[in-house]
Amino acid sequence: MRRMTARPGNAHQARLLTLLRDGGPNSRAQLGDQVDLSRSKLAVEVDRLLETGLVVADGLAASRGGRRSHNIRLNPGLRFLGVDIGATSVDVAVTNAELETLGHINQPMDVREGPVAVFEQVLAMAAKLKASGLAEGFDGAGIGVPGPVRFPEGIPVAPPIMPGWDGFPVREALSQELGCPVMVDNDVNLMAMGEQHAGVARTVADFLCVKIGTGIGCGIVVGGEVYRGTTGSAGDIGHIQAVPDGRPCACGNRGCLEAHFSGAALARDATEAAQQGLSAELASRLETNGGLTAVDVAAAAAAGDATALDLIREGGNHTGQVIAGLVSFFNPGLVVIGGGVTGLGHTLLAAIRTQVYRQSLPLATGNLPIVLGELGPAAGVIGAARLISDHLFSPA
Amino acid sequence: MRRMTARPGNAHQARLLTLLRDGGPNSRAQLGDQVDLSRSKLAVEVDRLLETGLVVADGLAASRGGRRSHNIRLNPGLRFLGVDIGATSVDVAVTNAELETLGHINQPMDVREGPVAVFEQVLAMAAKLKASGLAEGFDGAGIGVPGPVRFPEGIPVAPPIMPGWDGFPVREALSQELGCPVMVDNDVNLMAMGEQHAGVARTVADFLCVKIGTGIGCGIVVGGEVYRGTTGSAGDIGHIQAVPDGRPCACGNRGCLEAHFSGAALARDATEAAQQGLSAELASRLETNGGLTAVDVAAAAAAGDATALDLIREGGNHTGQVIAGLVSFFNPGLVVIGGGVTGLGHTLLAAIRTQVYRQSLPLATGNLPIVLGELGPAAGVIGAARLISDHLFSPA
DNA sequence: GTCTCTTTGTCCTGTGAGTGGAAAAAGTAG
DNA sequence: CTACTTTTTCCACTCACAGGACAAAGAGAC
Repeated sequence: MRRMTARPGNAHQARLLTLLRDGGPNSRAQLGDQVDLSRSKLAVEVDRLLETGLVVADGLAASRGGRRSHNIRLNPGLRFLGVDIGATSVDVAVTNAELETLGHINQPMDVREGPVAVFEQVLAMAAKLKASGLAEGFDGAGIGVPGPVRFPEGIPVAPPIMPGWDGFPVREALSQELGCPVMVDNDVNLMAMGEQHAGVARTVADFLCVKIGTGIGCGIVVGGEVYRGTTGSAGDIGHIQAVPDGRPCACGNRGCLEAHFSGAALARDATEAAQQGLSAELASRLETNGGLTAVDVAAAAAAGDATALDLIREGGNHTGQVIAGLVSFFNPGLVVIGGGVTGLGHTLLAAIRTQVYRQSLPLATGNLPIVLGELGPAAGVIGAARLISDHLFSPA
Repeated sequence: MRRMTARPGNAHQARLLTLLRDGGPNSRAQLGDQVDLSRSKLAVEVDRLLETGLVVADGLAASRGGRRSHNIRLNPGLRFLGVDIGATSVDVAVTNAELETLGHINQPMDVREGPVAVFEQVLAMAAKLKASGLAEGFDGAGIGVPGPVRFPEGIPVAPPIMPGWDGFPVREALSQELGCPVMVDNDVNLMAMGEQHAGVARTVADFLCVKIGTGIGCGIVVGGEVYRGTTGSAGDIGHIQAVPDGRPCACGNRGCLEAHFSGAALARDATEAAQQGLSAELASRLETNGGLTAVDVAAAAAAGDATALDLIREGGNHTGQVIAGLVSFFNPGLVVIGGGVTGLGHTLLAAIRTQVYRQSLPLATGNLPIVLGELGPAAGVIGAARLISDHLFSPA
């Protein structure tokens, strides 16, 4: 199939496309119920969309008591690529235009190997997905990277954990390689968009999405739109001070949240505890694997290990402390906790909740759910697909 | 003059009104340069605005090298009332439709006396401004109150320092009394709007406006619009923990920012210091006035009193600490410091700057001005006028 | 099966908003 | 006084759109 290059010609068409994306196949009549257009106008716009090939006819719909209507749907051949580059692994997924995941693969990888090496791997993974028959090509791709991004240009700026990526024209380069439009954003923002599109945040306009992975970040959604800040570094909460005169952090300060709780910090603390003989469980895992990660801590905690539980609880307290401040400031309608460390699950969540509900004022917390993300590792790639579809489904 | 009741009939008219508000009198041709409308269309919309009386002809403009054009301006008889209710005083001002302050009075008053008593005083002050010939009536009023507000209805919700105001229909009641449309908002949000309209934040889309008065609050502006949060309590940073296990706060927690630094806390600390004989300057002021306020501390600091300077510096450190966290989170393009305590001036500002620049990451602080508000006590009332004009100048 | 009613889809015309050219009006510069 | 600008008004033409009329297609009653 020839790749689609068309874009909606006006706001009406854009609206119809998003309705079809979020609501699946629809009859013309059903579409008419959802938009405020005359039948004639609607027919014209739908015809134009059919001409572009973005949308295709799809048989007859069930009768609603009279003549059956012809269904309309987004071209089922459209394919979006969602890429979520984490600090230590990459997720790549293919979706259709309705953002349903058709295939998803994950591979370990160190982002510090630099953009060239990483892209090579990403392209190989994309090729693998293609080879398995899920796609013949891509109509657009969304890329998440673990650091701040100058959004309009799709270029990482001063990313602390991605040496060698600073200023690299990710959008430009991948657009060349993939031969399709590309949008780049911070991985945390994409997770937020994912949870908003298909997860727990579907109905909330203002919410926070805290991602605890190798580092800690926070996606901010205001009025349904991701807020990125003046220089694209909004949500960078890992270096907020959680403990006065606390642990030294890579950033040069002391007591940063990230220095006290994150995938990396947790691994370090667990190793230390194991070496000091505080936990037999952790020590045995250390010996078996030759090293500990957050996953080991999660497993130990699940097995009832007191030391592991303590580590999680303490980290949750620090995180909750910081989130409490953000809740007072931002007054969100929902807080989503996600990221690789969600395996820590309810122990972590309970600690965070305790802190937030205790420290923030009732007006802000009164009706504030604090929940785990619903999509797990899929959130990032779904958000990435959503990012590029938002771009392509907006008037040129 | 009969009060205006008209509203713009469409977005074009609304746009023209704001251009005239922010740019003063303009010729049709100049307006045409700023909006994307054909001459004919522009003429039609201008004529309609003239019909409503919101806009009047205003003689001939200077020639730009050809025929002189007829000037158009907002009706010079329009009057807005800006009311800023603080914890301990009230500001009331009259502006014209271009939001120029025509008269401004301030009176001490305790907000805890309740809405009825306060409104009596506000109405008296408004009457005084009328009596001095500045206005024959008001076309709209903006009201700022020191606590969270359910914005659409204009009703305070659970305001900590305003017992008796919870649920009081401020908008409704004042609209009745004044006989004009009224909008109500948090005083901090209005200060932010004031600085945005006529102060230091004119060109910035995303900024924070920290008001240090009897309490501490923060106005949040996202994309040029005030962000109020899910329940209207966004920016309530006074109860963010600044000192672990610090001073007990009225809210029931310990170590809240407001417990360590605010007008009230400063007065208390200064009194304590004076009584302990730490500062002759403060002690003498205590004796003279029978009590100390933030103003006394400011004066003592200006006179070089070391204890006063220390108090300010320490407070600034705590405030800066909290702001540093907000800067990391929000990545604003500007931070404005304002409120009654601005008399503390550059000592305070220096302490805040030091903390923020040290604690937040360079990407967020690199190009981040932290400045004092430009409008002082006028910010609130100008913001209030701006609030109601935004409301009245938007399509009905 | 047949008849009637409902829903959907298409066609078509009237309307009204808006564009842009042309010319008139009002100045400036020399 | 003349030539050139800028502003404003006027007007005819275009074009998008709404909404009625009608045809197509099915459901349900009898």
